[in-house]
Amino acid sequence: MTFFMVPSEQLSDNQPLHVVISEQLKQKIEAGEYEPGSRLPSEFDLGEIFEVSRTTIRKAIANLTQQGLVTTQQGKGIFGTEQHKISFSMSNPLMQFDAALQQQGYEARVHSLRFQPIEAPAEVSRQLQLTEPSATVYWQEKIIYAAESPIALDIAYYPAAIATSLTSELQQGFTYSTLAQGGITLTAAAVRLESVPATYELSEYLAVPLGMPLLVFNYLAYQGDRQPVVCGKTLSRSDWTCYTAEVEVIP
Amino acid sequence: MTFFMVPSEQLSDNQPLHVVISEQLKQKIEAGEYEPGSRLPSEFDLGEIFEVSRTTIRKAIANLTQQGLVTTQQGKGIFGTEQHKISFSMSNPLMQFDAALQQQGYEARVHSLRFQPIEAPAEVSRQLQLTEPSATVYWQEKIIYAAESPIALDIAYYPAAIATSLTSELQQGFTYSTLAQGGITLTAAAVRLESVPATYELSEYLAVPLGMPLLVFNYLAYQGDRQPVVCGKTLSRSDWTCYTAEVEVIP
DNA sequence: TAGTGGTCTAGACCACACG
DNA sequence: GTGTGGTCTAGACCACTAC
Repeated sequence: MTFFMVPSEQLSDNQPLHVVISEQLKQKIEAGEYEPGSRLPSEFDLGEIFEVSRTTIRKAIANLTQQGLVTTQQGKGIFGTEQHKISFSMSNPLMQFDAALQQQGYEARVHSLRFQPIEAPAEVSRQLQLTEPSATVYWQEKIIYAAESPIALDIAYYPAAIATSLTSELQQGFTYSTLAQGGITLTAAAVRLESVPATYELSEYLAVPLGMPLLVFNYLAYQGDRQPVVCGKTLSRSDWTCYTAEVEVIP
Repeated sequence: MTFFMVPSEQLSDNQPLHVVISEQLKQKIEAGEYEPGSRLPSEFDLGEIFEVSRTTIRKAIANLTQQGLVTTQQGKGIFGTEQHKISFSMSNPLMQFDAALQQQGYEARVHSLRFQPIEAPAEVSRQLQLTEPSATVYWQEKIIYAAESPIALDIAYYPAAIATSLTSELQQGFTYSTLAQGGITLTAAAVRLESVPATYELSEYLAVPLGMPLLVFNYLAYQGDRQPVVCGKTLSRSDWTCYTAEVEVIP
């Protein structure tokens, strides 16, 4: 169907075979010779095409997987990855995940993993400005789906007073909507964005390969005059999400 | 020196050997049994300890590398990763990389890779609001170092008028400082934060393993009344950098 | 049943670091 | 030279998917 140039690459000298092969495949993918979602030749066939062992082909495919260019499915094959990108405004932190998703044409859904009281970890206690050292907070973990794909894991901590008055609601819906319906209006938030590679646990929750980049949106939201309402983090698949902001530059 | 539990893990049934091994090593690393920066046993020794082949050990180490827990150095060994984290405020976009670095105790330095006129790519032309379809812009790429480690690659595009008046300066220093010294005061910016896995090219520039998460800070900065001055992106090592913001929630 | 990717082995050779 | 990680091979068996 298509030709593969086996030797004769410009800078491929001194490069390991698996790099030469993965870079050649990458070119083909980016040139559109493999449509997103379509199947590449099998590992066995690639081994014959490039005249190398299956081990080397597997290393080349691993390189592509790590770069987010292909995904593998046991028993089925190797497939080019399909691209999505949902943008969230930082001006309305995490809070309007649902609105942002719907606005961009995705069906939004949440799945609650846990919602339970625990003794506040030190860092949470500090952020929520709890006076008692070992006060109780509510610990929530939930997965956010868009179009039936898991795209984010949200971990949040609520002061007991807020959580108990909204127990059933918080377990079902999105944070912002639920708080608003409960009469709590957020006024400000301190946020921090970073990125981490997926651990095994996270890679299973979010259906991504080990090590795939995740965006971490750390937030601490306030109501009224700097009264903490919730803190936590949203870990989202970086292939699905980005965050936008308009900033005024202060000299 | 330390014991390794070979079989007998709670949930390790049905898990591949390389996962069991990498998770055990991960526990030891996170428990502090291997100090950051210290050397782990060699692949050969680990193979004897866990009684598996070197291939399986190498896969386990690859798992840890992808999670940013260890780094390998040919001829030397396997080392626990040392942690850094420099935070940048989104309120003063990229512009004060140097100030932020110095404030946090790092020596900042830039290395210019290129600074040359090119025909504006379509996306750049749109962002900079160029009237001519194929106007000339200046294309700059530079690497930002902190404490002698490369931590970010910045790719920027300047309108010709601005670039020509600051040619020599822009090649040497940080964007924000240079523009300010040239009498250009930034007033606002539109930014977008995302994350991507490192390609081969990027992994060489930034001295990270293939696939490591990079933070991408896309920016479009204005002076005066919405007059575009520069657009581009800063790709930074996610193990060194994070972005912070204070946001007011608009109902 | 056939084809696919996932795991694992035993062994070879190379490139690099260090004493 | 010795020890380290990096590359590569040939071959085996398993788990999953599809027909």
